[in-house]
Amino acid sequence: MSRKIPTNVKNKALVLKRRQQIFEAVVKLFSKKGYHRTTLREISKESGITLGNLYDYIITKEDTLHFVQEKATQAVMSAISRGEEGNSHPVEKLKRLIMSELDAMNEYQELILIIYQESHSMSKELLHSLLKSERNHLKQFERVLSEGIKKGFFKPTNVRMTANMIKMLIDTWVIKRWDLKGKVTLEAMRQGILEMVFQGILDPEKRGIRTGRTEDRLIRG
Amino acid sequence: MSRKIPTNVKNKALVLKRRQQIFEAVVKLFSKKGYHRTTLREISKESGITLGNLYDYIITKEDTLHFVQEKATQAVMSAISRGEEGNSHPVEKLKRLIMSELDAMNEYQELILIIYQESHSMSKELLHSLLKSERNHLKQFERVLSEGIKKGFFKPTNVRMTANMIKMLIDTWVIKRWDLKGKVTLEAMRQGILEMVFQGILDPEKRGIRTGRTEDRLIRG
Amino acid sequence: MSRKIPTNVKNKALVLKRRQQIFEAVVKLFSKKGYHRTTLREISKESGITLGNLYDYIITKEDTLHFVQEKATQAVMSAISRGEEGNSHPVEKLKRLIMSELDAMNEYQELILIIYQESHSMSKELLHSLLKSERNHLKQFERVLSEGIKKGFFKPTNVRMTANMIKMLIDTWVIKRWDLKGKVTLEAMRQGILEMVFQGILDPEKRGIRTGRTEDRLIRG
Amino acid sequence: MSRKIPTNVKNKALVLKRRQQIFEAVVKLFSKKGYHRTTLREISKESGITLGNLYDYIITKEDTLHFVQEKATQAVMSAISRGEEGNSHPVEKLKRLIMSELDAMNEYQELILIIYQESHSMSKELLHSLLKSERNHLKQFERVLSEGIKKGFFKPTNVRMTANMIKMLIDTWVIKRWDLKGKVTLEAMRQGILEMVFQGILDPEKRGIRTGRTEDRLIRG
DNA sequence: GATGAATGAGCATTCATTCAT
DNA sequence: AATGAATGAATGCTCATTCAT
Repeated sequence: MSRKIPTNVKNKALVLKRRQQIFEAVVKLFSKKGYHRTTLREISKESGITLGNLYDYIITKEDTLHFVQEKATQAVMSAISRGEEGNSHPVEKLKRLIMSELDAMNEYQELILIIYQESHSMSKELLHSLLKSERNHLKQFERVLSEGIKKGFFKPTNVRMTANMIKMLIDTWVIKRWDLKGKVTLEAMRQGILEMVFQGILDPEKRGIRTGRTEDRLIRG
Repeated sequence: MSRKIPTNVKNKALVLKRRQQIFEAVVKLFSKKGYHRTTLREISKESGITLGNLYDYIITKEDTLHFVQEKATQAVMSAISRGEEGNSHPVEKLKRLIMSELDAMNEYQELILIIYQESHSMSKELLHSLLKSERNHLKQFERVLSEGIKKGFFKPTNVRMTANMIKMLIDTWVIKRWDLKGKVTLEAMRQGILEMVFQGILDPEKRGIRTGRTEDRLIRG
Repeated sequence: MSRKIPTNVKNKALVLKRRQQIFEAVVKLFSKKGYHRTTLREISKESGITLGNLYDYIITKEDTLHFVQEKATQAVMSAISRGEEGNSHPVEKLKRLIMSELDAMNEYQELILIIYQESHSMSKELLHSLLKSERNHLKQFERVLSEGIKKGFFKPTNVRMTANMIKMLIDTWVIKRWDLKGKVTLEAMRQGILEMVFQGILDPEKRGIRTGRTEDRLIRG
Repeated sequence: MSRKIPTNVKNKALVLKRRQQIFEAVVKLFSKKGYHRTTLREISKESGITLGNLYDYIITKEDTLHFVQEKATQAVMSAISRGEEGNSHPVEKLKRLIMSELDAMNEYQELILIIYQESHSMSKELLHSLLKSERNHLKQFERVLSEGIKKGFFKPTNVRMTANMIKMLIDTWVIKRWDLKGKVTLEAMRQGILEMVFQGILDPEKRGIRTGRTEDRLIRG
């Protein structure tokens, strides 16, 4: 899926280990100061790998961003496949997808945030690979949505748009962390997303009364 | 609301004009290459203001980001106040708020995107002022939501969370532009957001049948 | 004596007035921050003359140093001529010279200090004119010394060297101001210099005893 | 005594070597053009150390001045301690002090001159450390003077003032170099200072005749 | 494989000087 | 004569990258 960064180091295990060190250092530093304001000297110090040695495992500074994107992709992908296990009901399927995605988001907050903020620090190639992975990701949602629509559980909508909206609702947990921290629990967020997605915010009692109601007219714009 | 950047230039009109030039150049450049990769020489060239002269209107490079944040804040603020005009029904109010916000987003896409991506390029001060403005912004939504809940139109929820979610749905239009461009119209997006917010994605026919349905149980988690 | 700085301004009186303003501003600023760290903008502000207008009275920044040097020269020159008034006894003459020089030093401390410290900020030409003036100055001392030696009042010495030494003793008051301030009065300094120059530091009682004394031998080295 | 300038270079010997190179380059350049007019690019070229590499050995341009001040201090300090060797007679002691100081001055002319001229280019900290070292230095003289006065060899005077005057006489050799070069030898200067300090300039024959003489009255002021 | 010193292009910022009004 | 905005070369400093050991 993603370009392999070449190295002259023969010992494969060592390469993995060092790159893991770099990855961890980089997540910490990028979270704090962003990509551009982080120095390779700082990465060297934080990772415990000498400046020169660092360059045995990367070719260019951008490769460190690549590591981040790679891990983020992996993480989310695996989360999704977890949420996918053969489940025939579309509502249940979507619900699972949302929940496991939110869990992944929660676990990899820092990575996600970095990806969000540094996308324009990426080379065309890296950005392209990021977007491709994102697209793949959204397809999961689209598949479930399409199925649900076909089976008549979901309203017919533009699935691409809806998938993106659902994804954004999940991302809220990370993107708006600064505003939600201490005010909303993960559990509440989960519930909130599910309710918004499946029912909207209107009170069911009022919504029950079907014809000629103000809000129905209002919503249709 | 935001710190005034000092200048030695006496002619107030000129200051405004030049800063507008700088602002426009900067939006263009930051959109393309991001803040850090944009040079003051480039800003100079793009704005048509000599390098030295530039510094009669800014103190430091970061001031250009300040201009962006300031305009973005202004734009959204005015959009909101437009959407606020005395309207007694909460549903209608929220709908208007969402619509005018989306319009503002659409109009100032580039600015919003820059703000999203460069927040960690900002100094503590500037970031603080950004977040304060954002919080203010969310309060508008919270007010309407609270009112709607009190009057029984909306389900009781954590309004801070819900406000953030709604805001994120609106931001979808800008953040996911890369994926939606050419596939979804602004009108469709508007409709999509309103439906999601007020009704969720479930098909009304199915939802109508109230008790014991799978999806109802599913949603409640 | 010194190169005239050209100006396009016709009104002679105005030129003098403005240059006086510049001079005063410059002395204040150079004393505090030195020549190089003083900006023309600062000179403009301090003198109350607009930046552009400043350049109607100077050609280049260095001209401001020229003003300082000019005034310093004038000041010391006039002091000297005051001390010179027809006085036949060399000892008395030298004493007067020293005293009036010290008074001038005291009065124009700031100027002298600036000249001392900024000599290497001067162009070859300006430095040359400074040194010429200094040389002239020393000649005054040398004349008196030579006369005193010829008449047998002073020991025969290299008058150039001795003149320089006496000048340095006088400069002590300015150069070592930071160490003497509050500890030594001008009157004490005056006395100290005269005693050093005419008698040295040895105790007269001991010195009185002429032959075979330790210190006599010691001094001859 | 003086703040250590930090470096990331591990090899201590290399640090010393490179700083010595920088020091030598800087002395040469500052002597010619002064601190402010000397560029880091020039220092780089003169020292043979690349611009970037230079910054592995200094933090800021001012550090180069620090090197100069440090060396000057060291030089003079060691000169003094040389001149101090257990010697009981105050006259002899002072004489030695003067002589070794003059030798040090002579050896480190350039340094001393730079220090004299660039004191106002120094940061508050560096200037403070310079003055502290100067003060220490003067104390040497003051100690000897006090002892000599107590033992009755020297006239009672304000020792701080006298120490400063003697120091200035020694500095003459460096400060007035431009006027003395080729006219006065170091040996003559040495002799001249000693005579001035211990005997003054009056002719001993005349001075011998004690009471009621013109010059005696004149000197007393 | 690892070390850490060296390289040099690149950047933000300053400031003496000019010039249209 | 005066004003003050404009100019742009120059400077201190940073940092990704290389390479000898």
